Amino acid sequence: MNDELRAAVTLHDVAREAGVSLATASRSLNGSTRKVAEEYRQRVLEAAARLNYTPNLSAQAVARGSTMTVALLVADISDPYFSSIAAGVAREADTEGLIVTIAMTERDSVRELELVRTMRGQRPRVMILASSRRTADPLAEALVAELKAFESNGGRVVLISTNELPFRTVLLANTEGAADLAISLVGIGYRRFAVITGSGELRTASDRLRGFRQGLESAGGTLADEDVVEAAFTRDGGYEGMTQLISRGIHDIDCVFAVNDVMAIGALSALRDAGFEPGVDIGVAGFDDISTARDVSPALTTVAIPLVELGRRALRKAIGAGEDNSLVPTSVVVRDSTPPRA
Amino acid sequence: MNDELRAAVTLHDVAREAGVSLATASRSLNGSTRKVAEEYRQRVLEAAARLNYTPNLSAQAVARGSTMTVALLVADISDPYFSSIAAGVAREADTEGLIVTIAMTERDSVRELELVRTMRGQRPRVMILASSRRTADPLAEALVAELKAFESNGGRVVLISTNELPFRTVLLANTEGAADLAISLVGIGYRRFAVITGSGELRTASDRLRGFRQGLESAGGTLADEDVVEAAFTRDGGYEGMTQLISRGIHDIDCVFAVNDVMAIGALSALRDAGFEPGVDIGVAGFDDISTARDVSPALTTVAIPLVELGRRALRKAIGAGEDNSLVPTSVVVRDSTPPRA
DNA sequence: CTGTTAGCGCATTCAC
DNA sequence: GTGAATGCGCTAACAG
Repeated sequence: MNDELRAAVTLHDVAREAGVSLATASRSLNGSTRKVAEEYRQRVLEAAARLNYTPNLSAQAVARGSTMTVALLVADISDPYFSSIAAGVAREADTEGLIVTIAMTERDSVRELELVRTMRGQRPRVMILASSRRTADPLAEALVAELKAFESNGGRVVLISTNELPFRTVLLANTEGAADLAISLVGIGYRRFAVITGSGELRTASDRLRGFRQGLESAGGTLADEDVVEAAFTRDGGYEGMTQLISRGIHDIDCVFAVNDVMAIGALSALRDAGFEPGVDIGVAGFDDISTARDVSPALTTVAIPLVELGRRALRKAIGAGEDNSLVPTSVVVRDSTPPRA
Repeated sequence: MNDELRAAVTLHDVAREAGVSLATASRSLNGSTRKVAEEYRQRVLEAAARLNYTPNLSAQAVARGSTMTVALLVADISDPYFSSIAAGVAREADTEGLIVTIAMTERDSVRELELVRTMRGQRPRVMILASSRRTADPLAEALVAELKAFESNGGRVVLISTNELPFRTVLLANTEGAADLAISLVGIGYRRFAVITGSGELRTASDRLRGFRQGLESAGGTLADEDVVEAAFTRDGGYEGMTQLISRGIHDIDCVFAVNDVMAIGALSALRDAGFEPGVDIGVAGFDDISTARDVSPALTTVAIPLVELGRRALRKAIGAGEDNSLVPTSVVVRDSTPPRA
């Protein structure tokens, strides 16, 4: 084996090496259910191994008219919420022999649309969009058109989270989960709440806020309009939101709910930096149950979502297996950031 | 636009719609530097837009003999260390118009080897391995062979972390960083240390341990052999390692160094669960500076690595730009988990 | 500058 | 059961 640059070994090479035709080589290596004599088959397999042959997936895709890839669109892969989902997608893809390509929207609708187009060029079997949906997105129509075009060419699209768009969706019980959380918090003694939410246009954020409000109403907690602040859907957003809340005065607030865990964790830090002791001076709760939620201190009360499972389920739903359209259940996890309050 | 299943629109369709030849259509849309009359060009572009044409990337790849994809191999994408690197790779890839495919080794050498073979089938332009290298890996030879074969076909491979293997590498100053950390810790008053490390076969783990030992020697700290425990390279591993340390007795230990942040965070939780107050009863330090390091409480002292930058640099190194072979610098960040000690 | 033609690597029809 | 031939969608010579 020399080090010179040389073309990759092709099926043609394998066929020649094995002394059989191209067709036989193809059938032996990838082809449909065994229709080739065992002896030839062996010869081909050995030749392929000897030559260290790997089928050219692009060529297979062109010839077959379909690929083995699944395209995953996330807002930001370094966000634990998305990386956990990605892990689920990747694991499930692996069991199906699928390859996953990933792209980041950076929470930009324009980018998202462009990326969907690009991914469409890959002709993936399925496209999974985990990036956050927005209400009133002027580009939504174009996105739907793009996605529909993809589907009409035989592709499958699956959305994760909210059913804003007319596609298969792994539906998260955002509203219900937030309501449950509110009820639990009131149940352990909290009364006056504040909320750090994301942009009102973010469907996930507004659903959770709405659910939280509903839960509060039914359980008897209060949330004043001025105690709801909007911030970026990130750790820093949570930090800033909390800072804003503090500067407005939080003396009469029992507990603050950040609509996702990374924001809640940012809020925790903001509280501490401002001299408050979260969990003691004031309760803090989040949503998602990312893996670090239990490791921050105080451990974060939150609404657990099976994130990895979410990814698996999205892929399963795409390829047909698992046709359940049920909501993915969430469950409230009370930890030390909201100790029972007298 | 009806909803029936129909083949995707091809370049052929566009050409016909525009009333030009296939070649002209190709040149107008993707071809090399403009050599087509502006009028035709416009006609083609309009036709493409009208038909919502997206070039079939697989077909392009076959025809051109090269793809636009970069394959990324990580141990576990849900681990913040890897997801940050992945974000860097993805961002840099985006600026280059490259598509990234991702696969998880789950820290299994056998899987890793298989995955490299599979990825080779994609004929990616570059392959980036961020999954942890092991010393004395019996499969290392096969892996190198596979990677070399890939290179000899014109592919680029870049490793991240340690230069165990004969390929381009984004080298991390693991040893130096750990030594610096040790020196800093001794400098602020810590003397007797314990270490939670990964498998001795993990190059990253052993390098950091060795560096830490060196730093301690030069600065005058002590680390008894029995105070070094091995555990899984994960959050849970850190938790277990710390638990083990505690059961052996840590009364005379000042500070424990976990060789990465996720382990350190697990250690923090283990300490707390055992009734210790980290940062007060005992110092804790990690390595990596993952984003949650500053948000745990007490905030984690660690060795900062520019993780996202690592990913970007890996890709840049692969495609030629940025030929610097320098170590990626690390820097000690002292936080509240190791307050100055009288 | 344009169109015709020949591949790219592979799967698959069709004869044998 | 096997091999020769055709075509997948596209690019890149090659002639005009």
